[in-house]
Amino acid sequence: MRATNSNGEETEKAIREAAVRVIAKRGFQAASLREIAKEVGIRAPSLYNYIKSKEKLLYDLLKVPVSAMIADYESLTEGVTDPVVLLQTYVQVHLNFHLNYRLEVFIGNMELRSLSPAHYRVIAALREEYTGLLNRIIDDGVKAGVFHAPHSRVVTLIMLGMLSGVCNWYQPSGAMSAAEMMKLHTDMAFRMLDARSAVPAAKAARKRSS
Amino acid sequence: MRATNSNGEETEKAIREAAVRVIAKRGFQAASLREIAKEVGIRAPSLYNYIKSKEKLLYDLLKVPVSAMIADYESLTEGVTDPVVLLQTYVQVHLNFHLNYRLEVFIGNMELRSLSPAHYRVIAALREEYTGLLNRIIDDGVKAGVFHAPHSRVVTLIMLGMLSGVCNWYQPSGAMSAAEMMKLHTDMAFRMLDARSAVPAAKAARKRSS
Amino acid sequence: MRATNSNGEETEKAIREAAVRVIAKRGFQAASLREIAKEVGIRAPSLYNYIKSKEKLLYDLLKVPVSAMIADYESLTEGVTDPVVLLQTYVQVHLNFHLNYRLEVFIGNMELRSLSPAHYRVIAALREEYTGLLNRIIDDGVKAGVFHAPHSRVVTLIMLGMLSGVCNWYQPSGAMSAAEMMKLHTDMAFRMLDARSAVPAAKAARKRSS
Amino acid sequence: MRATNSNGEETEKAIREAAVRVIAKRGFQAASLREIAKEVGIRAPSLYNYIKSKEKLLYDLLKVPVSAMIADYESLTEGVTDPVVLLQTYVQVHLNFHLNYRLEVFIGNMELRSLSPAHYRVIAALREEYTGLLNRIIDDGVKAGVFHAPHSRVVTLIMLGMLSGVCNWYQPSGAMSAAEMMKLHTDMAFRMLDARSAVPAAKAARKRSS
DNA sequence: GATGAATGAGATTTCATTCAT
DNA sequence: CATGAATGAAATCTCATTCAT
Repeated sequence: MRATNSNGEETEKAIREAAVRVIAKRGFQAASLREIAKEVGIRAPSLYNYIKSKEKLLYDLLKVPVSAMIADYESLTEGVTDPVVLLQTYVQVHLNFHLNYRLEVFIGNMELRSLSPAHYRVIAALREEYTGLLNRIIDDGVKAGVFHAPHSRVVTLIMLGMLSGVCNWYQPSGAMSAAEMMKLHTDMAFRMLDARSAVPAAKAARKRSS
Repeated sequence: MRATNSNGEETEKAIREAAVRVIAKRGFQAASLREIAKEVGIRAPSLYNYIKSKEKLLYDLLKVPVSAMIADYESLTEGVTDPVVLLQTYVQVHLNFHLNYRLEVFIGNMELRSLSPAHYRVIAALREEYTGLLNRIIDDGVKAGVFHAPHSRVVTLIMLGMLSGVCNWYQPSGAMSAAEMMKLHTDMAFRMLDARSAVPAAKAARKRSS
Repeated sequence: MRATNSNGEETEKAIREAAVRVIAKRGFQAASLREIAKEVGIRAPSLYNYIKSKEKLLYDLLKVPVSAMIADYESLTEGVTDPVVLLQTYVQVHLNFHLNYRLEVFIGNMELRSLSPAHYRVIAALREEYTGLLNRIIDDGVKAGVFHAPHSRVVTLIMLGMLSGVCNWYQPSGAMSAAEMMKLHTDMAFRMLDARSAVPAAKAARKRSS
Repeated sequence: MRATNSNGEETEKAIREAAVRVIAKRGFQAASLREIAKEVGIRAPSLYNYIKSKEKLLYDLLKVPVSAMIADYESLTEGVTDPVVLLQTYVQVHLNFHLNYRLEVFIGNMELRSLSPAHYRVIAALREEYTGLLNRIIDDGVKAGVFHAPHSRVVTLIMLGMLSGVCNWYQPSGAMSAAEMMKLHTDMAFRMLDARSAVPAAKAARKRSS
């Protein structure tokens, strides 16, 4: 039952998609509103019917992926306590976003500095929260004896580096499927924690069938 | 032993250092020559006694670290064929640069797109060469049975992500020393290749004492 | 019937007129967009709502007069073959522009070198075409025995020099009327071709009354 | 008996020649001291050992040709009163300079506006003096009945246009020799004054042999 | 006599943004 | 909702010129 104003909504979506493409290609500072508008098929001043400012547009773009990853992870792990399953889920959520929203994530890693101080604090806090989720998984796993990692905070950061690099080079048209990518990254995560015996695939299967 | 307080070589070095700082802080596009000049203590037009253009300055800055990493690795591994030692050396060189030239490396990962097409090709080729070095190490190790990795190309890229993330967050003033960082990353690399029995430290020691 | 006092077309015309004045006064390189904008009553960046670049502005300014002179001459001489009438028409068209569009023509003679290579080729070709028109008139007149000139190409160039100098010094407020100027230049042209008996005025009158 | 300081004199001459070339090619404003210095083989600041300023350099360059033309004409016509011979001499001097010092003259016609007001007045006065010489020749010839021209002032300017255009297109490598150019321009000048019976060549020969 | 270093002035141009229509 | 017109701010870069060496 969409009314005639669906046009406006479509335009708003088109603007965000164009903004992601252009900012990913040029960087936030070098991305001009004119170019974004051109991709949408309107003139630059018309953007202001949809956005408040260029910086606010960036803020909105950056807020979505990290918020969504946190939400996805939390909804998928409600009541779950097994560190092995939690890690597997974390990687799954992370990879899902880094493959399917590659450019959004890419921007999120690059353009934090272009935010206003106030907006920066919000996004940085969300990212820290997201990092903390993995840190806790690792801590719990180490305590439980299934993971082996000294300096869990640093290992968390290193693992996030490992899990995030994909947004710099992945091409959906490449040789490896998304499923394979997810499997490979999951294996690497468990290897980094020396969690061989965890047999994550089996556990995950068990959980799903329950 | 010039009497004046303006020395061309010193100024040139100061410009490069200031450029690295400012570009790392703001991004290349947002880094203004005025700000760089101000950090050096001169006026913006004076920069042109030392640089040909802003883009050429970036090119020069980006060329150094990747070239140096390649050169360091190659000089350290002359005649070496053991994949375990080679990997250890690679990680050592990589971390050395990512810790000691953190900002330079950071820029190198971010600002490729700001290069002119011709300069981009040069840097991209160097980076591909550097990636290829790790890829070959892994291939050889897999063939020799000491490493276990399917899809060595993808594992190479994932591992480089793991090894490079450090330039996003490392602070020399942090709790962990550079030596510890190097050790930890080396361990992680070997774990990712499931090379437990490699005992790299021992092997490296053996080589050095030969 | 717009209510605002800013009308795009008027502004565009004002810009071109101001540009002609300022460029004629200072030369293209020394003419700053700021000064042109000031004459129009806007700020320099606003010029870019109307022009693509300073060089393109010059190109547009230079293209008009020579194109118009060619078009005028051709439309006035359709079907005419008498060299005497043709020459008279050529001088008439030429003087008309050199008196009424003195500054435009002046710029056209001075600033060819400030064009980009591609634009230079276009204008140079038009000017050569315009020169060729006079050359052909002289050639035909010599063949017909009414003009006497050795080396018609060189005489063509010398005559164009004679006919064009006026844009360097003519002032509409001067003692001599435009009609007198035209008559004088026509006489001089016929004298240069030793075409005394041609009685051009009579011939022209005859043609018009036909 | 040139001493070792001939080097300095040579440099000064080289600077003037380079300046003429570069200014003729680019226009005064667009001609940079750097480019002039480069043609000489020195750096731009070294020019200031030879010139006072860029504008003064232009002034010196512009003063030479018109002064020399006046001087040449006056020394060649001392005691001469025959308007036919005087005109012939004027054209000869004029063409001599316009062919042999083509670029200098070209600059002189173009760059008056780039002079400071004070310098402009000096050069403009010289040019007016030079124009006056021709004007007087024509006046005297008309009075004597050998020339026929109404409005001698305007005819003077038109004739100077005719005689000067050559510096816009003449190439020494062209098909026509300097002597032929001079003859052709002389003929055109006499034709413009309807001075057929003047038989200038004969008169000139007579004068020389006297 | 020559120059490396420096600079103030100023050029063209891009950009995010505003506002009246 | 869209945009033509306008603009202040600011960017990179060139230039003539000065000065100490």
